[in-house]
Amino acid sequence: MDLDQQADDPGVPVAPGGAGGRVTMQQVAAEAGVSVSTVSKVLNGRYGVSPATAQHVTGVITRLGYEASLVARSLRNRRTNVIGVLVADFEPFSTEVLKGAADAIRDSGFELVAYSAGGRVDEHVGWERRYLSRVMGTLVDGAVLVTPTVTDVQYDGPVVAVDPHTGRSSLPTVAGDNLQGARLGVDHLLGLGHTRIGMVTGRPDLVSAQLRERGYREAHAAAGLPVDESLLALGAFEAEQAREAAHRLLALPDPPTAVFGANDLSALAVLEVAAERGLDVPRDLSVIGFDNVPESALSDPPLTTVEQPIRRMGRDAVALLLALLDGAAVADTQLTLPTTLVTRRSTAAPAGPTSNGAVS
Amino acid sequence: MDLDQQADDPGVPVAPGGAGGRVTMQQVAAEAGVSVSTVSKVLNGRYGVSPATAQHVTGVITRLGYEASLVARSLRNRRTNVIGVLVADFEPFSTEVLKGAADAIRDSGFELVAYSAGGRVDEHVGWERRYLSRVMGTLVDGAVLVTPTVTDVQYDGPVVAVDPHTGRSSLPTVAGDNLQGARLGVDHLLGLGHTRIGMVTGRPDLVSAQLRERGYREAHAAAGLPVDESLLALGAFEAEQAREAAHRLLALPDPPTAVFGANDLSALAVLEVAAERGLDVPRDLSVIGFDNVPESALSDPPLTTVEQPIRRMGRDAVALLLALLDGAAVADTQLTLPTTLVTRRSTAAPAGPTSNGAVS
DNA sequence: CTGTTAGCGCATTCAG
DNA sequence: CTGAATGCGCTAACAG
Repeated sequence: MDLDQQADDPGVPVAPGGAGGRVTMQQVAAEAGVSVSTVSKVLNGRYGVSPATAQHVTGVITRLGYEASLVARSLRNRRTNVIGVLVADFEPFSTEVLKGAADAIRDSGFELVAYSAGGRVDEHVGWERRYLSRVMGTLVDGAVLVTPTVTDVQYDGPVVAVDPHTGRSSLPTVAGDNLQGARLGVDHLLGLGHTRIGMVTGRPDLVSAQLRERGYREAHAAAGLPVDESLLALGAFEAEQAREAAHRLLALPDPPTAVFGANDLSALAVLEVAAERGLDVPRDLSVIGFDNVPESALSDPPLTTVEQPIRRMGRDAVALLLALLDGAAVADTQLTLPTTLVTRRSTAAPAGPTSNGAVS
Repeated sequence: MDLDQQADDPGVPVAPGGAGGRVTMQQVAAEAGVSVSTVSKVLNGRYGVSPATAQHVTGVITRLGYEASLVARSLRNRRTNVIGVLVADFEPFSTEVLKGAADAIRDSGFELVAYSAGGRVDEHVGWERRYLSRVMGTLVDGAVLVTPTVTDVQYDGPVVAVDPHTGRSSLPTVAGDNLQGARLGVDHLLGLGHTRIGMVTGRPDLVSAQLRERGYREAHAAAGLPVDESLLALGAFEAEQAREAAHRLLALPDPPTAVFGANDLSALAVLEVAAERGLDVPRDLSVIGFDNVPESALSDPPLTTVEQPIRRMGRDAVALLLALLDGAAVADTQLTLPTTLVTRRSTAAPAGPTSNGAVS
C-alpha cells in the first residue's frame, strides 16, 4: 500500500511511525536539532564541527540507520567512487566478467554497479552508448563495457571494453586471442585425425566471430587440407540458429565427423542436436566450443572447449580502468589474453575408416 | 535483425566539439534553441509541444547522442523503473541469482542494477540495511537482497530476500529447502553404505547452516545411526576454515568414509584436502556438497551435490517483487523451493570391508 | 504552445 | 563553530 499519496510537506519530515524507510538528511537534522549542512559535515568528517555536536549527530545517524543516498550524492559530487559494469544482459559470459571485476575492485575502495536494460538489446543497437550516457559522470566514475558491438563510441570518460565484437576500437580493450584460440581448437580436432570438420559460425558482423572463422581456415591451410564450404553453417551466436545450423550440417550426405562451435552456446546446441539425431558424442561426432563458460562443463558429455580467461579479463579491465582513473597514460592499451584448450569428453578420434557410412 | 547498416543511421551521434562526453539537457536545449523543459517534454512524450519543435528537438537529441542521466531522473521522480539486486559480493551464488533476475526482468519494462560494495562485508555486518538506504527510494523502486545475514530489517519499501541466512524474516522470501536438501544428501551417502559420515558445517549463526546440520542429524536418526560428534567440524562457509576442518576430519584415527559439505565451497575444499592427503575420491572418500553452483561441475572429480534452483530463486524473487510493486498483497510470501540430488562422480560406496555389498 | 519556477537529497561555499 | 544559500540534472507545476 502506498500511503504517502499526499503532497510532501517540505517542513515536516515523513512520519516515523512506520519504522524504516528512506531516511533523509533532513530528518536526521531535524531529529538532532541541527541543520543539514552540519549533518553533512559530520557524515563526511569535515572540520568545523564541535566534538559534542558531532558525537550527538553521529548517534542520531546510527540510531536512525541513516545512509546517504547514492543518487543524491552522485549528482552533487564529481567523484562517486563507483565503477560501472555495463552489460547487454546477465548471461554466463558477462557474469563471469563480473566476478573478475569484483576480484579487482576488492580493497580498492570502489563499489561496483552492474547495469543492464534487461536483454532487450537487439531492438536498439548501440545500447553501449546509451548506457554510458545514462550513468557516466553521474553515478559512476568509469565503466567497463562487456561485449559491446559498437566501439566507435568516442567517450571522453574512463571506459574500457571487454571482448568488443567489432574491430578498430578506440577504447582501451581487453580481449581473448580469438585467432589463436580457434587455431588451437581446430588443431586439436585435426590432431585427433578428423578431416571433415564442420563449423557453426558466429555473427558475421562481429570481428570476434570473423577471427574464429579465420582461425578455422588457417588451421586447415596449415594442415594442407582444403576447406569444404558446405561444412560452414551460420549459427550467429544464437541458440536457435545454431541448432538449425547443426541440423543442416548433420543431415549432409557426407556429414562432418567433428564440429567447431563459434562459442560454447553454439557447441552446446550442436550437442543437443546430435543427441536428438541419435548420434553418440564423441564416438560418432566430436564437438568443441569456445569460451569455457562454466555451463560448458555441465553438458553431457562435458564440452571440450577453448578457454578464454573471462574472469581475468574482467579483473584486468577493472585494473586498467582504475589506472585510467588514477591518471595513468594507458588510454590506448589493447590487452590480448592467451586462450587455452580445455579437453573434456566431447572430442575423440573419429570412429572407423575415414569416410565409412555413419549410422543415421 | 542487426543488419541495419543502412545509409543514414540516426543512431550514430556526431561528437560535438569537445568530444562526446556527458551531454546534459542544458546543452541540448541550447543547441536546439529552446528551454530545458521543452526538451524534457519531448523526451518524455508529454503533450504541449508543437510537432515542428518536437521533431527539431528530437533531431538534436539523437545528433548529440543525448540520454537522460539515470541519477538526475531518479532523484526527481518517485518511480525509476529500475530494480536493484543487492549482493555482498559477486560470487557464483549471487551471479546465478542475477541470471534468474534477468530472466524475470526481460520484457517487463524494468531495468536491472546489481550493486555490491566489493566484498568488504565482514567488516560491517548489516550491509543489507546500508545498501537499501543508499539505493531505495532513489535509484531503484524495489530490491532483491541476496543472502542477507540480517533480515530484521523492517523496510517499508518493496524488498524481497533470497536465501536469507537468518530465520524468521519479516521480508517476503525465496529460499531452497535446506532441511530436505540435507536429508537428501546424507540419505544418498547412507544409501551407498556409508556409516561414518563427516560434516563440514556452515556458519553457526546462520539458519541455513543450522538446517543443513539438522538434516544431517535427522538422516542419521532415521537410519538408526548415532551421530559421532567428533565427525562434525566447523567450516563456516569459508574456504580456509573449511580446509582446516577437512584436515581435522581426515586426520582422525578412525576417519569418515564420506563427508557432507555444508555448501559447495566447503565440499570443494574437502576435495582439495583429500587430494593433498593422497586420498582418491570417491574410492577412499565420498564427498557431497550443497548448492550446485556451476563451479561444482568443474572439480576433479565433478562434485555430487544437492541442487538449489538458484536461478529460479532469482526469477521468482523478481517476479514477487514486480507483483509487490504492482500492489499485490504478497507481502508475507515465504517461498520454499525444492532441492534435488545431482549425482556426479565424487560419491561411491565405501571401499572398506565395513558393510560390503550394500545394495539399496 | 512555450518558458519560468521550484524543488528531489546532498555537499559546499560563505555569512553570521 | 554553525546555518542559510546555491546548484548538480532533471521533471512538474504554473505563468506567459
